[in-house]
Amino acid sequence: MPSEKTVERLSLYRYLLYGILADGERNVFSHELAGMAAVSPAQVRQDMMVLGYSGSPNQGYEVGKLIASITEFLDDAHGRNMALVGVGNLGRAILSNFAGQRSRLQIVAAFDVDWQIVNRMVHGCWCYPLDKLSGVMRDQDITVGIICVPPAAAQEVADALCEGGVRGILNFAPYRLQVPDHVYVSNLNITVALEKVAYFAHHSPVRLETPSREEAKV
Amino acid sequence: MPSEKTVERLSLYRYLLYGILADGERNVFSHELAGMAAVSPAQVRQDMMVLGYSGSPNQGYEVGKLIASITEFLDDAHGRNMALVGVGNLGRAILSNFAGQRSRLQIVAAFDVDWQIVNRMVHGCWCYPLDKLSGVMRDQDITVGIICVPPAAAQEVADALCEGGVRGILNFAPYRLQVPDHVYVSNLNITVALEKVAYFAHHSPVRLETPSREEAKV
DNA sequence: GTAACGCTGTTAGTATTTTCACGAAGACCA
DNA sequence: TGGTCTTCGTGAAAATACTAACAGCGTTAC
Repeated sequence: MPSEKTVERLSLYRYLLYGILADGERNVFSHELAGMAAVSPAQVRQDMMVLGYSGSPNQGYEVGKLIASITEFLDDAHGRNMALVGVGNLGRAILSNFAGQRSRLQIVAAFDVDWQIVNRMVHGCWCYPLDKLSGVMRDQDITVGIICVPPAAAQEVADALCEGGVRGILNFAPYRLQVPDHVYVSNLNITVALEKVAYFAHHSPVRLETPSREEAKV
Repeated sequence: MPSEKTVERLSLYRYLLYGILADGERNVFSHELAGMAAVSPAQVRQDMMVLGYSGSPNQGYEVGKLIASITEFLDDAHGRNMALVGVGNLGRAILSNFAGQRSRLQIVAAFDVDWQIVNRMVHGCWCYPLDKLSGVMRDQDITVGIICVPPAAAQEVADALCEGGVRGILNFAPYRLQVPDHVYVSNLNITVALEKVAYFAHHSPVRLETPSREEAKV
């Protein structure tokens, strides 16, 4: 049972590993990965312990195998389908990021209330009217929702997602959703993130996250 | 010297407090604020310790005074100017979120390389060509940068921001920036956030962040 | 063949973050 | 006025996350 932070780092490692693979490298050491992810080598090795995979001394980790291990661990075998609700600027940004992405994790449907947006493709994803949400979710076996609507509409959307059988929600609206206990919610508040940066920019403390040495890749 | 998490929570508290104020409430208890922010009441009280302000027993905290205390603590007296680089979908989403916002923290300039976007207003913010970055930063006393460009361009933009005297950067590009030691960087990787949600949606662990009881506001 | 080196896996130790628990003080009621 | 009730402030305990240290092993050099 890994912690949230461990899962985040594994996801980041995998991303970095794809970059390494694209560069033609076949093996990587914990200190290299650590440099790219801005964590300590010991942290990397400890994170690897939750996977079944072991690297070899003096050779480090085999990039391809490691990617496979992380994928097996993070993703479910038959993939996960996600729905995005709220096709405004933020929603479109996310859709375009995920368009044509590898992976067992993909956005298979978008929803909005705006009739000018609805019933067409947006960045490779069909956009349905919001009132079709629950039905489409069941049809396409969607279990994860992304909320990109204004805060006033967020709870209503969350209710509909729960109605459709959602298991997890990534919520960008600055509103604390009320959902049944079995639904996992993660809130991502961009304003809070900005205020944090502004604070530490000027009260410059110990530096926590940044590499400073060791080249960073892709 | 508060931790990063403490600063994040203070920012969230302030946001919630504005909502409470708009509802006409003049006082609030730690357990109410805790319910809205999905943390424990003890956590709220402990966070308050870094501010100078004390609530009164049986009355709780005075909303207006508390907002003022947090603001004095988080924001600098004469405000902070920020620059946003990369006026794509994500950049526009952030600009529109901040447009017409209160506050001592505002985005005063946007930058892009696209000639179709440049030299006009976008969501209330003038968009300059990227090569004017350092100059405009100095003219407008900009100390915080937001990077919303593709990963391949992120380091180049970061270098320009540093050249312009930046103190803090919020980076949305999945790329670990190299910057001088005095520049604070926070990375926000949306794909990582999504993969985390997908993981815990299906490996449903202990529930960490959510209210479940206690009404949530705005 | 063997010694030395470098990196991994793992456990123990340290630091940080969160929760608990209790004393004190204002408000309300009789 | 005195008692009760609720809440805050705070220091100590618990839980969590991170770092450091070391044993084991493959590799390489001689």
